[in-house]
Amino acid sequence: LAEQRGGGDRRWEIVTATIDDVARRAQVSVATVSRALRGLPNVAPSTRIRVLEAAQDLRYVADPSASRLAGGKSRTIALVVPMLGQWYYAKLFSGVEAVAAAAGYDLLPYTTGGPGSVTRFLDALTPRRKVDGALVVDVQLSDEDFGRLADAGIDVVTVGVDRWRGPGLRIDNAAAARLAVGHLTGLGHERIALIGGIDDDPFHFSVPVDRFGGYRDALRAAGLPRRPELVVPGNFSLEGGAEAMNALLASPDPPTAVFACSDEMAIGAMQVAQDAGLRVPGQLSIVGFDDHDVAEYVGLTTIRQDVTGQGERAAQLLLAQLVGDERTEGQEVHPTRLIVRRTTGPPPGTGELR
Amino acid sequence: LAEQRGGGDRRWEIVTATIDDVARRAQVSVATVSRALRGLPNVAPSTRIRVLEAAQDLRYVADPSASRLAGGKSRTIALVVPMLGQWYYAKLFSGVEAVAAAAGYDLLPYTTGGPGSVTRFLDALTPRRKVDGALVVDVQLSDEDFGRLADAGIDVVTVGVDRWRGPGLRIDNAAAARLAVGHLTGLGHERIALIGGIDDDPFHFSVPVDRFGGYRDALRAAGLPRRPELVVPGNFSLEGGAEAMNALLASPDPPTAVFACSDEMAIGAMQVAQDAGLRVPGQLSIVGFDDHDVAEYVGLTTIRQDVTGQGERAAQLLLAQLVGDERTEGQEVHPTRLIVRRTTGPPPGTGELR
DNA sequence: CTGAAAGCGCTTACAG
DNA sequence: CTGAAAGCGCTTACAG
Repeated sequence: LAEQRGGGDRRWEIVTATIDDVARRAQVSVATVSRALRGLPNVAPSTRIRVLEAAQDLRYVADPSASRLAGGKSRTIALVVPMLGQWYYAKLFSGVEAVAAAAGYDLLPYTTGGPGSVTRFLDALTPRRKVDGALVVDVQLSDEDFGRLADAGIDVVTVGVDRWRGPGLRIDNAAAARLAVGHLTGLGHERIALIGGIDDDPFHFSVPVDRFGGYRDALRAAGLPRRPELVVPGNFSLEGGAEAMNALLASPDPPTAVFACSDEMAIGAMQVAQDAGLRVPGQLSIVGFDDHDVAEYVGLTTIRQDVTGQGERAAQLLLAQLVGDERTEGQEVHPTRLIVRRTTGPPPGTGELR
Repeated sequence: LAEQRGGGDRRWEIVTATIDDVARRAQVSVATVSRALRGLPNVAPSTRIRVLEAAQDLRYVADPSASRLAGGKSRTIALVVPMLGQWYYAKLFSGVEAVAAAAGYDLLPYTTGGPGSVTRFLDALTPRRKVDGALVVDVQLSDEDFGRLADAGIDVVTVGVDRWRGPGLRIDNAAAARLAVGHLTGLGHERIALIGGIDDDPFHFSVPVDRFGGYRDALRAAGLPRRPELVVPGNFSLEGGAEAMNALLASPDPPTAVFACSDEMAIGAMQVAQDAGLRVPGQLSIVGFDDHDVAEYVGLTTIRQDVTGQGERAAQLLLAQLVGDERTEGQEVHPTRLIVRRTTGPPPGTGELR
């Protein structure tokens, strides 16, 4: 059905049916074809059927560029993340992609990369309304940034963004951290380290800040003093976790337990501890965060969150606004819970008498 | 500089400069603006400078939909993968994204999901030439499929696709598997299991087939008999690896070594083995494949490949075709190498006398 | 319920 | 080296 035109010495090109072809075959105007195919009202049922059949016969697919240029809708959403390739973002991405694809929306990933490039992404997206909506993940936009998106008519849903009253979802990082550290204080630990944020964080993540808050609260609730030397950055990577653990072990009075703000950091830390001859959890307890796929297989006690599910839900929220024009204001708080495995136990010397 | 128009009771919309605005400001025609801005020849240097300045003053950005409709180029490439969210694809993705973004290209991810949806993706991409090029990863397209893409004028670069003579890259899976299994036979193992492919594989991955071939060759080279009961599927997941190991341990005569076709399967298998009370590598040796981020931290002996680097390179190959019109025919074979860590040793009873 | 026509913002022969 | 004009394939008031 795809005829070929040209036939000179150059590469042949497939000619796809245009809206004109469909109109001719269905014996109506292009305006009617456009209305019928997009399910708009004011089309006689019999006409609609004729158009639908003609379109199917010709395998007609509307040219997205032409639609966008004429109508302003691109059926594309942007996924704005600080980086790709990390476990968390990969999982979130796959959830978003599945929902977007099912709804017939294209997905445009944007990596903000560094601090300056938030502006770069806004410049790329805003002026031409390349996308109908944007899913902003862990990127702390200013009010002005959100304003630019709104002015451009781009709907926004956030994941993990504080100080934004618009639609979105996040977890209660402080509460989750309290849970993790409370588990350790409950076991009797008194010297509990935090492997957390990023020194000189270019992204202004709120995640490490909030988890630090929970850590601090849990110590206070247990009546424990806070020791600044036990709080070290870990960059949310395996390497960072390993380095952090090395630093902690080098201190004059090392911790008996560690709360790492991601499972990747926890695994890095655990490895270093074991290499140093420490038994886990006999001599050192470790709690992670995320419930990474491998957490179960290394027996890591951790805080579980459903990242893929969050991605799916966020995409649904955005699509609801785009398609149904439903405005869901406010932030959903998704659940987290403590999964106790084999890396936590009472501190050494407590008499492991059972 | 972005004026606002409208001002009724509805949402205000930002008005961005169009090519007409730039033309007026630079006192030339829109045709000249178009040529000057895209770096085409036949523009007087002084004119070009005037146009460039005018565009900058107005923060002009060409509307991609209009460009695409008029010119046929979309400055977008598709990344076609079987799935997202796995370590391998996430890493590859981040490599591709970095290069594409740097070149000013948008990236459109397509998940083929199941067998039928290869057609679905072609239907979505082909008729309207939504993308200029496609990076096809691990998806075994038929000659007809490749033909459709070529007819639509879409340049293709593959990663991990056999039986395709066009441009692309892959690793030598058979050789890598021989290396891994040869390491085990060299240590004296005679009962070596393979945790590999997928039963009833919907994607027709060539990866597991090729790695199985290498396994078989290595056994033969060592003069060892092949035992079908030691070859089990693992689905390339942690869970699959764990199940496979359970099955192997339940057999009457379990292996003394395992070659798993991915690190994720290897880690799942290792966990099951340790839970069953087996010492690794004392009683069971394990080799993985990929050099996953966590491999180093669980001490896994494995085959290393540079996945992010492959993604970057593949994107460069595709962009070279798109931008410079350089046709790189043929497949690059990227290197792999054996990384020996702490999960492999001589088989039990060999006298670990060193 | 339907159609003719204008217009979205570019690119590309074609003339000059 | 530059410009006037046609055209890419749609959507959307506006009439009827």
